[in-house]
Amino acid sequence: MASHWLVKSEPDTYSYADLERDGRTVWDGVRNFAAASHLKSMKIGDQVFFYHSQEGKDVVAIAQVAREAFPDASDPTGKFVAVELTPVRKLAKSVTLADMKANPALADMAMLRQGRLSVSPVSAADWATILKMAGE
DNA sequence: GCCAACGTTGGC
DNA sequence: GCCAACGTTGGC
Repeated sequence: MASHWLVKSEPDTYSYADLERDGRTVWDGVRNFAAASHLKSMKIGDQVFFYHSQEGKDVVAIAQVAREAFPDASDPTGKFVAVELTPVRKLAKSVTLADMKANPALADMAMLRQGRLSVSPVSAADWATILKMAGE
């Protein structure tokens, strides 16, 4: 059974437009155990909301897991892992953090409860709610 | 194994 | 640019 996730990226560093341009990217640099354990749980084909932090602060698109967790080559300690993502599509309209906070149905979302978590799980219900908010 | 200090992230 | 939240590190 496929799961859903949300990843954050600062668009100045790596935006969804960059992912579309590249076609595929290694999602590395995660240095947080909670986030890393979520990366390890990702399966090929799982869909992932792509959230822009700092600039925009909104969910802009959907990506997909193309390669499951493998050692993060950029991590000298070898403790952390990376996955590979491919773009799926942009949302009809982005869903802002303010919109998500304002929706009581999303109050239990991991990313809202723990703002700094850079990779978090999204329940099937929350996934559907956010898609609806995006006009899909 | 606990806890204080420190660093980083991200919203405002 | 500031500040709060939280995870990690290191000393004891």
